[in-house]
Amino acid sequence: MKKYIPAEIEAKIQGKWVKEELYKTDLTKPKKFYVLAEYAYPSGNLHMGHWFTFAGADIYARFKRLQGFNVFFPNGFDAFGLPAENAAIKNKIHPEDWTLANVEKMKEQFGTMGASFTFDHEVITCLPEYYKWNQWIFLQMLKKDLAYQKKSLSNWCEQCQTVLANEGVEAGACWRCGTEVVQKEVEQWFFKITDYAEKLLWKETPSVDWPQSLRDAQNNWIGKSEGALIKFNDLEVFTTRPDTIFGATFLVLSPEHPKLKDLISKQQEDEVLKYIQIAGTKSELERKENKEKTGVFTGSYVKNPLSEKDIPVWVADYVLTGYGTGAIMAVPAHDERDFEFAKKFGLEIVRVVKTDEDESEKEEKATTGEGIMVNSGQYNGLSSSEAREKITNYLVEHHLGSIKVQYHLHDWSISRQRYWGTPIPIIYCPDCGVVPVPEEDLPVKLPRDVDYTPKGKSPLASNEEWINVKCPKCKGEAKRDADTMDTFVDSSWYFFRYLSPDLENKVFDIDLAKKIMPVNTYFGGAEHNLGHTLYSRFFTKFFKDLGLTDLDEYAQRRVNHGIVLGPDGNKMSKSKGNVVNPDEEVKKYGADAVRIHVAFFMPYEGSSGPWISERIWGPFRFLERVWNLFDKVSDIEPTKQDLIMLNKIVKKTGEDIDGIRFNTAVAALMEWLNYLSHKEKVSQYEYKTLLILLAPFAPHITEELWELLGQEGSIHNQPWPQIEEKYLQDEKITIVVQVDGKVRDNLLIESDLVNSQPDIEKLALNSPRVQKCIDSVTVVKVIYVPGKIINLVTTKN
RNA sequence: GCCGCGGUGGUGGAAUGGUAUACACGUUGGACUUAAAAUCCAAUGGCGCAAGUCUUGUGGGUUCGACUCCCACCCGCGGCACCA
Repeated sequence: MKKYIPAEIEAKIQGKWVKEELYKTDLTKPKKFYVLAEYAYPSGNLHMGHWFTFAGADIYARFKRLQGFNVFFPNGFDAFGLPAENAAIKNKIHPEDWTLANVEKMKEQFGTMGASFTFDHEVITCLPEYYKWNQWIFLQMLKKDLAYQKKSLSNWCEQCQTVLANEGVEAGACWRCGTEVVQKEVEQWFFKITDYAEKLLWKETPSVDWPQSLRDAQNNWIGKSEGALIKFNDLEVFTTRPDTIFGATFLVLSPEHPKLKDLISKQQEDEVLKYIQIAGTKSELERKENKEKTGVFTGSYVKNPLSEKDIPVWVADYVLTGYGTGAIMAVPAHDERDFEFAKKFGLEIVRVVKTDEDESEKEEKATTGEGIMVNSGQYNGLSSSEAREKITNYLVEHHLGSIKVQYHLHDWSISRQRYWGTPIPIIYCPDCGVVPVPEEDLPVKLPRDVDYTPKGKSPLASNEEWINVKCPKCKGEAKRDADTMDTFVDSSWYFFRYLSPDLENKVFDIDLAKKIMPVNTYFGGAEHNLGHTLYSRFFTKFFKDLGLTDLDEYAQRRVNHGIVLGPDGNKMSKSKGNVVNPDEEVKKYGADAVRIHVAFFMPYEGSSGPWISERIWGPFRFLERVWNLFDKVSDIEPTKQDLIMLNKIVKKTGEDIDGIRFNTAVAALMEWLNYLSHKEKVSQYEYKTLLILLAPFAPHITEELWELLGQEGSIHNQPWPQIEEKYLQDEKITIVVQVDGKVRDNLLIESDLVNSQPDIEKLALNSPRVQKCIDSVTVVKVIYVPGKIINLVTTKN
């Protein structure tokens, strides 16, 4: 046998696959299985993260194919976005040219992974064939009142010169460039995702298999809380604790509250206006960092509808404009923030709930738990939950309030003041107002010729020919919307478009989607827990309401893969200089060894671990030994013991790949190789089976060896080996003997003795090592777990 | 602060309540070699010559038996956070 040199075989094998169109998709065949990996942004550089995602998904897809499924494993590109503009400005190349060149470059890089996806259903989101349908979806949203325009304070990144969605703000900074986010008043388009808040909430036992951590994070983000709206004169507040209303000793408005100006007394005017002004100049980050309470009395009072006391109205920036009504009833005895505020400004504190923790702590802090009502008129003596219900009912009956479900989730702002994205299909006419572009005029094509250097205004406005149009209604002079859509719009439905990327008259093929959707398994990163995966769930539910699909969820199972860290254990980053380039790893060790390392070096799902390049010698040596084992293959029959081993490994490998436990699947294969290596000769049957089990992980070497064995066709079209039940039972079984729970001996027994406890007991008691232990004590109890363990429980004489 | 995940050899990591440390990396010794690399064989949690004994973040509990279940705590990672 020649030497194992990956470089010599991998390119050859990859060429063969392409030539034979081994992974070409045929969606008409039965037994579909849709494997999806988050499509990549075409940066021009395939990094370790891409490699990790796609190698993992590919191992799984190849396994499913061997199991006989008609696997659909498409790939494409998330091709709109800011980096194209930045690169274009820097390199003086048009974003379109830069992007499309990168797409080609990355396809080549993807090729060296030896992955089994094809681009024959490819989606490239920057092409009009695709973004036309973003625009169409926008128009459907508009029709259903789910798209609306609002001038509002928005998250603004100075660096990127654009608005960011709430999900795009990380710790007060831009997710893309890390610049501090400021609030800026901008006219924006929004998708009303809040209408779907309830539907987007995960139930305790969901119908699909998505990670707990993701579901919790999304539910948290949606942030449902049930409470009441209560009127104090004509000021409305939201509270989750109407039971504590007798303890509401003042009201607090946010500095931006619309009714604030009407409440300011002459006396307080200067102070309040100054406060509002200062609050307005504080950035979001400053407000959040400085948690010291500040505020001013407005000079007005309102009546507490239940206690009927007049209580003062204050303004303070600890009350947020964007949540509830932007005004609160302050209950200092039972809310920590209100308590802190009342202490600082000497406001009245009235306890209305007596809790367990009360006695020792009553003066020092607020008590937020449930308890028994006091100081609450006719509600005294009730439990706080009873009082909550009764007081709410009272308020509703007397038109003083209403039941309210409040969500933390905000509507999704989709306007971006940038060039490289989907134009928003809206026209502004001086006479007709906001006019949607008629569907038959789609797509609104993105013009090539614009000034896309950032100036704080939308670059599209710089192209006179494009921006000026005739109004579709009155045919008068009008202007287009110059903003483009958030690229998360693109990625919210690309998996539907994969089915029929060339379809011209429909957003996607509805009948085909019935057959192929949902995605069976979706591989991606946990960084999309709150963005992409939430938006795409929203789109799916919207599509359902449009009658395009009957699915509630688009993916049956979601796998959040782990994170590959640099060799120093830190996140890979250019600035830390710890970036590992997968191309170089492939050159050094071969794609197969790198794939096995990906599968083996840590649990694939949910973990994180450092990539230590030298350790790939392990997987490499493993493959080399598989290669060299070829010389031991002979025309012999496997023994029964061989078959027992084989069946055990087939079972383990299959179950582990199915459960995305790639590391233990590889370990099982290594274990088996060790077993086979110790033999003089290895049967064809064992070797062929080993190659098939290994094929999802190391597709090249197994294909080559399959050919060298003189086998017909590709190994990747073989059936996954069937398990023979009769070989799963060993002839001899080891029973562990314990005395008082401590291991003292092993018994090797014939398997037919397994259920005969007296025999095993006798054997155990006969063991010299056991006898030594029970010499001076009495065995009072024997526990026997068939096939596993026998435990002798003793007592001192 | 709240939510989620985790803490096991020198390292990455295995273990349906039933032999803790599979598999791999590393290390050490040996074979081969003029030599080195590569390869192959062996050893490898701690203490002990050994019989043994101790060991899964800490402390309790349940159990014949706990890495696994329960309670309290400590530490790390990720997310959210003045959300009323």
